[in-house]
Amino acid sequence: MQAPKYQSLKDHVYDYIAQRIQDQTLLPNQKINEAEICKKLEISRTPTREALFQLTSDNLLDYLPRRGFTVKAFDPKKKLDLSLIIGTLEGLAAALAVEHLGDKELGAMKALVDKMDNDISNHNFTDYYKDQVVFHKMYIDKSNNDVLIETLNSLKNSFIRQSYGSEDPDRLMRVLHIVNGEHRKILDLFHAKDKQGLEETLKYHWRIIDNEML
Amino acid sequence: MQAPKYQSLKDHVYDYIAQRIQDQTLLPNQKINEAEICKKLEISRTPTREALFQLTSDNLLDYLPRRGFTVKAFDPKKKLDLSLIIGTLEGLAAALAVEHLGDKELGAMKALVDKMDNDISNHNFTDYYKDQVVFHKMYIDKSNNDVLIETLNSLKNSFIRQSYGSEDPDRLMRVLHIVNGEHRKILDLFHAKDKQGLEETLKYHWRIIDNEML
DNA sequence: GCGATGTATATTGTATACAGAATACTTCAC
DNA sequence: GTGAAGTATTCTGTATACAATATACATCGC
Repeated sequence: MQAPKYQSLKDHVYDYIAQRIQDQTLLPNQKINEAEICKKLEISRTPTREALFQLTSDNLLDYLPRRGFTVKAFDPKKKLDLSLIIGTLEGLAAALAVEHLGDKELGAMKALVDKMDNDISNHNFTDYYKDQVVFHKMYIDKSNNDVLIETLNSLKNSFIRQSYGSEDPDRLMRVLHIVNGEHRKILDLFHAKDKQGLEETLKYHWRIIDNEML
Repeated sequence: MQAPKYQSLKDHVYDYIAQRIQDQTLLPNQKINEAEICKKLEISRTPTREALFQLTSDNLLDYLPRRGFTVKAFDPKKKLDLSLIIGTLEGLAAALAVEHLGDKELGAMKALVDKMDNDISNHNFTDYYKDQVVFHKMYIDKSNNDVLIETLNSLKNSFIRQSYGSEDPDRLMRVLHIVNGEHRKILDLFHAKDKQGLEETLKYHWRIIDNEML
């Protein structure tokens, strides 16, 4: 056995599959071949299956008894459904966070929005993506509701899989500038402590995910 | 091996543990003993561990690498946090359902509210509990958002564990009558197609769960 | 008695074996 | 050639074995 890069082989498999789904090596509805994974990672079936079942619980795979695992398909309707749930919970998180956000956090968020504008203009979509995650995490973490933090995390994970850039980059640029405009608006609403405005704005902020991004 | 009451042994273990958590045989923070379960159910460790990992993903257990599984503790703060999330998503479900609820469903809901009043007065809390589940399921199922249906299901499962009745039944009766009053109000709001009213009412409808029920 | 050290025991993580079910592949009748 | 029937192969579910780690227990010095 080699150096223990991972705490457990199960986690190794988990990350490996999740990665493969994200980078489209594994396509929706495709069947998972246990033996293949075992051979690739040079491990046995036990940790592999444990990871597979966990991925199923986390909504990345489907499982049919006696016929194995397949990559979960996320059709447009499901993405839209999910974006509405995420948006609603983001709205809740924001409303809760209003009381706990200080100048420090608001300043950091402002810096992020500015940086994201640059990212987008420079077609630096990978950086944009990361910054955007941090931006939202900023206030979610201040919601003082651990269950909410965890729930949002899990929901977002379940469909963060398609990377952008597959389409026309100029079109993507225009769309993301609009999205970042919303980020700016969200920041203003935080300054104004406008809970209802935040809920309304965030509820539909994620609809874009459906086609353009992630 | 005996008659296959369960499709797989893994599912058997899953249900067994979930049950034991609900009926308080397994208490919060208590350590899970793999070997004990295996012996009790006369099966091997492989399906047992698979179930254990799944229960962890489903938030019923905690897992620490190299030191096993424990029953997840749900302190009052976490329950309150969760009730707010459930309430918010119930509000979303209700708002979405408004357009799809016909006289048939509204009639059935009315019947349920009346029946629940009887259940409560007769200290028939088990029936009340079941009816209440159906009442809420009624409109959730009409939200036309499968992801939401599944998410709510999973969130509710994660803390439906303590049964009521441990306290003074007369106090419980009074509290549940108030809760059922809210059910009646919710029904009125559906008739009025008042989405905002539904969202507001449902958001805090579940706070009671914290102490009194479930 | 109290804490440190070493040893025994139990528990966890992983590999492997094997039976039964599902799937793929042949063969054959028509 | 097409479809049914039977056989071979692969894959899934479960049991078991074993090494590595963690925990419990006992011993010893102070």
